[in-house]
Amino acid sequence: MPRQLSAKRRAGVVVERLAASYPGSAAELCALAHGDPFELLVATILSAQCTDARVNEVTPRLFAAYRGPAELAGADPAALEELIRSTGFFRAKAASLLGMSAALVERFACEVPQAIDDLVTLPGVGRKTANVVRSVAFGVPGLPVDTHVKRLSKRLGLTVHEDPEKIETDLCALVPKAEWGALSLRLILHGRAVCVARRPRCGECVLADVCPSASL
DNA sequence: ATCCCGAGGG
DNA sequence: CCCTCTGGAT
Repeated sequence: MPRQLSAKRRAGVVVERLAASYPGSAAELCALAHGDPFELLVATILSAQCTDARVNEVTPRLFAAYRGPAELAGADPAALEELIRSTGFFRAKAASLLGMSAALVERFACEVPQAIDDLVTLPGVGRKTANVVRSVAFGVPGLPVDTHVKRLSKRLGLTVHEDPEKIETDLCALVPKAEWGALSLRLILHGRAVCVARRPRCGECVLADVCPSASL
C-alpha cells in the first residue's frame, strides 16, 4: 500500500481497517457508561480532560443520588462537587451540571434536545459534547473531535488544522455520513491503545503503511 | 490565550 | 517531575 495516497483514499483505508479492528456500532463502541441520553450527556460533560475510566467510577454513585434532570438541578452544589471531585475541574463541572439540568427543566421539558443548535446552548456543552450525544444516544450523524481524534487526524494527514471545528469539517468531507460517529469512537480507541500521545506504537499499528507520520 | 483541576503513567 | 486524559467558557 503506497504511502502517497490522496487524503480521500487514505481516509477510506482508515475507515476500513479501524472498522475491522474495532467492530460494532457507535453506541457499542462508546466507553462512557450511560443508560439514557441524559446520563450520557452528564458523563460526557464530566469526561473533559479526564479518562473515561475515571468518569465511569463516579457516575454510578452520581446517577443513584440524582435521578434525572429535575433532581440534579436541585442538588446541593457542595455535595455534587464532592461526588465528582476526582474527575478534575470539579467546580466548573458541577456548575455546568447544575446549569445544564436547570436548562433542561426550564426550556426543554426535562428532555435532552437532539438539535445541535439547542444542545450547545446548554451550560458546559460545546460542539464535541453535542456531537457525542447526537451520534451515540440518538444515532444522528455527528463526528465528535476530541484530543484523540485531533491527534490521529493530524498524524494520518487527514487535516492540517488545529481548530477542532475545522478538523470536523475536513473529516466529514472525507468520510460517508454513516461512518462519522463510529469513526470518531474508533479513532479514540486506537489513540488510546496504539497511536498514543507520547510514544506511538507504530510497529503494531494497522495503519502504519498509509500513515505519513509512521516511524518504524 | 488563559483558566479550570484531579489522578495516573513514564 | 512533566505529560496526558473523549473541553468549555471567558
